[in-house]
Amino acid sequence: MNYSPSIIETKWQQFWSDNKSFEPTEDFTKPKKYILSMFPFPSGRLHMGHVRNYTLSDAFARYYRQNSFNVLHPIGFDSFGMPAENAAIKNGSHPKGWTYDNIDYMKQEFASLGFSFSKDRELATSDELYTKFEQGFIIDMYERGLLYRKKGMLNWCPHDLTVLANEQVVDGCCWRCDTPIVKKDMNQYYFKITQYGDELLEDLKKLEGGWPKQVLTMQENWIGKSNGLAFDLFFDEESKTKLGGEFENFDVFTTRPDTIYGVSYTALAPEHPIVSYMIDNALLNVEVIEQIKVMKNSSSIDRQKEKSGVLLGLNVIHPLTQKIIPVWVANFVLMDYGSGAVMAVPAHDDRDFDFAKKYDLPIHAVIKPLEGELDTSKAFTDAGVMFNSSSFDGLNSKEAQSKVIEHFEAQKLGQKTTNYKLKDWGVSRQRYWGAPIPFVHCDDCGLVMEKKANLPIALPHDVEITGEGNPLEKHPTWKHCKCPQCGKDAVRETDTMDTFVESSWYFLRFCASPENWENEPFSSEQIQYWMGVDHYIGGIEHAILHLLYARFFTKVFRDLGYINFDEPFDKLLTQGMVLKDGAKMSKSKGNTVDPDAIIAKYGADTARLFILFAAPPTQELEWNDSAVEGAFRFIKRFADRTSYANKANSLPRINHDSLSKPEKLARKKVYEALKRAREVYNERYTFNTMIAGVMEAMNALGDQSNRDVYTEGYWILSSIMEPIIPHVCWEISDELFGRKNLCEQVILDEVFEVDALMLGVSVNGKNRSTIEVDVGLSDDEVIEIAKTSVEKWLEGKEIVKAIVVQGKLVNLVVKG
RNA sequence: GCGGAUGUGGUGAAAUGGUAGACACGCCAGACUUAGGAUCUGGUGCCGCAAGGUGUAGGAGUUCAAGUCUCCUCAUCCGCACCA
Repeated sequence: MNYSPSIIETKWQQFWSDNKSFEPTEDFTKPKKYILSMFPFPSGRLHMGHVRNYTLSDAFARYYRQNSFNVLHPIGFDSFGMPAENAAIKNGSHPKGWTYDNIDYMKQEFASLGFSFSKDRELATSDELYTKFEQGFIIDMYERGLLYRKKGMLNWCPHDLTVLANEQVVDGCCWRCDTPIVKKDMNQYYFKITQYGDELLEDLKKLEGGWPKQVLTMQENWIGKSNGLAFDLFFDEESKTKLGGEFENFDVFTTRPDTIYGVSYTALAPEHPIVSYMIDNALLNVEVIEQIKVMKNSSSIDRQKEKSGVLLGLNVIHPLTQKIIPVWVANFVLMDYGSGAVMAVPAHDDRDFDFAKKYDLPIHAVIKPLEGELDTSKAFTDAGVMFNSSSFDGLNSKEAQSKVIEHFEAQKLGQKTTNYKLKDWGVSRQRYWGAPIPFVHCDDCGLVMEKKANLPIALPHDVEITGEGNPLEKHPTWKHCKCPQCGKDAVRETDTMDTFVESSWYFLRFCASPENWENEPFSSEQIQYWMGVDHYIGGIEHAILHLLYARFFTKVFRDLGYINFDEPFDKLLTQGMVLKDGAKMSKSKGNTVDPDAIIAKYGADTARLFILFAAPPTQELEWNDSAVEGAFRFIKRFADRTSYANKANSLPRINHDSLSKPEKLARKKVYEALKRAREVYNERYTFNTMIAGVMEAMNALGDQSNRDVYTEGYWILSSIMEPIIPHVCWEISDELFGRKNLCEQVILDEVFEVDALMLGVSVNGKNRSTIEVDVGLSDDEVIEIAKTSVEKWLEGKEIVKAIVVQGKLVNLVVKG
């Protein structure tokens, strides 16, 4: 066959499109596979990371289709988001036009790569229909108390008049206009993800085995559960008076209750309400206020550089010793963890130690090592034995923790507490190109939900995107509406949602039959059948946020009664990055490779083959132009050598015993490749070794000239390779076999039966020779043959032991 | 600092405790050719003419047998990072 990729690929892409070859059926009695790649943001063009991602999912999808599964392999576009607005600012384009133009282009790129996506289920999250149902869910969540509005400290650019995400703040300045950002207290909407913190943590266990360990650990750390003691520290009388009776005490949290007798000061976050009160009521002198302001306004990076603090002139009483303890404000205390206040034990905490050294504060050691002397030149943070701790002296510090907590609880001084690093998910963005948050502000009724019947609350088209301020806020009419409750004039919420909201439920939407898309987000019958996602494939960069949010939504939807399972993604495959010259491909480095150019030069099959062959999917993939050539040459050879095979309607019958050695070997290699392929799809995902197996089989086929063996080889190999290089395989299969071989293949055991075995012979574990022995010899007979092959190394030695590993090797253990 | 991963030829990599380097790229030699960035054949871890020796970051251990299991050290990468 003369290999001409552009002709073959166009032909079969047309065929697949005309025949709707990749639509799932609605027959829910069939076994199913839901294969999903993380959908892309429509940035304009595909990059190699996308190609890798979708080539992987396509391989799974095609494999399971061959094996008679009902396969759902959908694609969509995560199409809301800032880049559309940035493009608008830069080029004067409209975000919507820009987005949908990009989608059209990328769809055509998908087609040119031969990806077997279901076309009927394509969607973009910026479609109004998608927004409609999403806003419905938001209302449900609000009714359940899972969405709330509160003030929060946000990064604010005073020039662009907008909130910035943390990653948009570069060196404390706005990434676009370089204006120093300020912290601004603003009303924001939050999802109460912390309510699910424990379940999100616990259910990670259900994902073990299906998800990479690394991702599970990252999520575990992100949730950051820690157990400890929370208790109140009460002010002395003088301090209470100073605070005008407004505050009696504050709350602190510690994971080291065993160090309680070592407390020598306490510290509040600069944002702590007590501190704010003192500033507001002029209870601190000007210099102190100035220092606190500096702490508050410095970026989190600066705050980490050096510890600093200032005395408030307040004292609290130690709950157990009744000693007086000074209260500091310290920049290392974070307001958004625990209660924003800590007890400080410099002897046993690195941070407290650094701070105490800097301000020359007393250091009281209360834990000593189990063995050896206590080194007082630094904090001793390991477990040890308590001393200077009253009745707790001599206790092991680990066991003592629960004893101290019990004591606090018995005396009603404090209680056992669990804290999480996980914070509620702030979802409002002061942006245009996102899903509007469906609320209305009414002077009389307050914050009111929209009626579901009024959804979607769609974006206005006539907006001016300048990058300054919120275009919805500035729009002359959009925000004015009637209160859904009382009917009076009211104002719409102009914040839009974080785009992570859309990607938190798109995998459910794909389960819905397109016929019902208008009427409902999805039906429980469809969800029941298709979920969970059997293989979810995407970049490791989504290990935390997207995957955590999607898990959260799944649990919320379960509790809202929409679905009845806990976890959305059964198996997760995180692909490695695509590199060139050892670095991540990026425009700024100028080391990108354009998929379109590769397809134009070599065809889609070459791109797909190279990407799967060059490295296992989870590893980084180094782009290599000459290896791409190699992939192309393999396909060409694969196509050329079809001339050695016969046309056939079924597998040729071959009498294995009558074959020559090379013929037998070729059959064995072919069936080994088939075995390997099964393993790869089912458990290992190492497509590179699978392809290597096919190459070996090809090489072995070339070492013999039996046309029947060749035909059988092509019947099987073109079936195995179809998920990887579909166009050329369909062409081959069509020409030789009328496409009858693109189905499940049966492994013939007869080809693995051999009459002679090659065994390695080693002496004391060192490989010395190779022997060929007949099958069926006893171990003793094999050992005898092995001995004669390594006489040289046995001379003057005594054989102490001989180990025969069936079919592999003989190890002779000698002495002397 | 905490957590995770990785470390094998010139390169990408393979090896499910059992003959390390499969498969490919590159390179070398040869064949065919007006030509070759096509195709085919052979070779290719390192040292050595060879016999042979040696070799999976380094060190120890378990085992008849370790790239693989255990412990320590080093290096690189990733994530989180003053989380009390």
